[in-house]
Parts: sequence; C-alpha cells; structure tokens
Amino acid sequence: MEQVEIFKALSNKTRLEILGWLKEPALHFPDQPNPDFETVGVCVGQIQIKSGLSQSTISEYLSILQRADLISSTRVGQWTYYKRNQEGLEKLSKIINTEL
Amino acid sequence: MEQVEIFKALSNKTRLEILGWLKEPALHFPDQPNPDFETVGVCVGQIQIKSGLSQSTISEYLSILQRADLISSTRVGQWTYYKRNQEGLEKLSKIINTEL
DNA sequence: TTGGTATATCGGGAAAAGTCGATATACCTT
DNA sequence: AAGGTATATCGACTTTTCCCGATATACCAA
Repeated sequence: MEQVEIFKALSNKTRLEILGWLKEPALHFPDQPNPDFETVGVCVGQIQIKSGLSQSTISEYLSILQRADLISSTRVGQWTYYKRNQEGLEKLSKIINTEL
Repeated sequence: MEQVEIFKALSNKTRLEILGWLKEPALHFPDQPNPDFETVGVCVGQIQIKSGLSQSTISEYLSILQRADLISSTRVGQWTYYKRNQEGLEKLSKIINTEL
C-alpha cells in the first residue's frame, strides 16, 4: 500500500472515529451482541449505527481502512467483524518516524 | 489544526515528495542560489521546478503543508523559504502513537 | 518611478471523494 | 426451498481536491 493511500484513508473524520472506537470496543459498543467481540472485532452494523451514516457508506469506509492495512476483518456467519490491525498501525508509525 | 486536516495535507503524492525533498535540501536542490538555504529552507521556485507542477499549484501546496504545521516559511526579500517544521512533525508522530 | 522577478491569490474545469438509496450477494433458519 | 438478516456493490448526485492560467501583490534594482 502506497503511503499516500494510507493518509487518504485517514483523511476523513468518520474513519478516524472508527479507528478510535475500535481501540476500546467494550466502551463504545456496549450493545454488541456477540460476547467475544473483543477479540474478533465489532460487526459492521454496530459501527454503522454509532456513526449515523448509511450502511453502504460505512461498508465502503471499512474497506478503505482495510485496504490501508489499518484494520482487518473476520467473517463469521452473516457478520463481518472488524478490528484494528496492529501490524499496519505500527508500520504507519514507522513511516512517520523514518520516511516522513 | 485538526488531525484530519494534517492527514489531508499528507494525502497527495507531490506534497509528500516535497516533505521528503526538504529533509535533504542540499541533495535535492543543488541549484539553490542562496548559500545558507540549509538553515533557512528552500525557496518556492526551486521546489516548483523540481515538482514539474505550476507555480500556483506549488504555492498552494506549500501553504497547505504550512497550515498543517508540517513546514514553516521565512520571507527574505522577494523569496519565501520553506523548511520542515520539526515541532509539527513530532506532534504528528505523537498523534499516531497515542491517539490513533 | 519603471520594470523585473518571486510568490500569492483568484476563477475555473476536470477528477476524486463523500454519501445516499437501491440492489445484489451471502448466509442462516425454518 | 423460502424468507430474513448482514454486508457488499452499484449508480447517481454533491462536495472537495487537483491543478492550471491569469492576475495581483510584494519587493528589488536601475
């Protein structure tokens, strides 16, 4: 993934918020039904509700963040759970500190 | 400056290149006339030539980077010299490592 | 003060991103 | 198989960004 694509992914208020929410899922998604969502992540629907934007928009945003390696997804049944991708976030930190 | 504005400033290939060039001015701007440009920075014209984009575009890009506190400028006569703003860059690094 | 040079600002056209509703796809349940 | 739910994709419209040329501004030099 190109550096510039990572920064584009971060150039949106809602997408930054999503990353923040996923930092503390239990805090931000108290209604998440799945009990072990802490490890798997949070499903699209919960994120969509919290964001107030449409389902299609949030689905798109999540795939933008995923393409930038900032989050990762796991499909379980009809749900897709998203969580932070620590590896990608660390890589970004490295980019900032060395290449930028 | 809002986080999202900083990332927007970084969401452009040319602007990222400019930041990179300003890391090693002597290497990237051998034709810079001013002898002590290493400390003051590089003037707009040199950056414009290297970028291949128009004068107005580069002037705009530099002010976008400056608004994001990523670079700073010094006016000397008819020239404006731009250099990296270490403080802003460190703040960004901190944002990535703590808030993101 | 008249030009000349460097940079900034303005106005605009093209491309990309934001965002939606509608629809498609995938999966689950009965 | 049929219907229901969750997510993804599509098509469209609006807003923002990209990038230009033209013009304005600031400064310098003769």
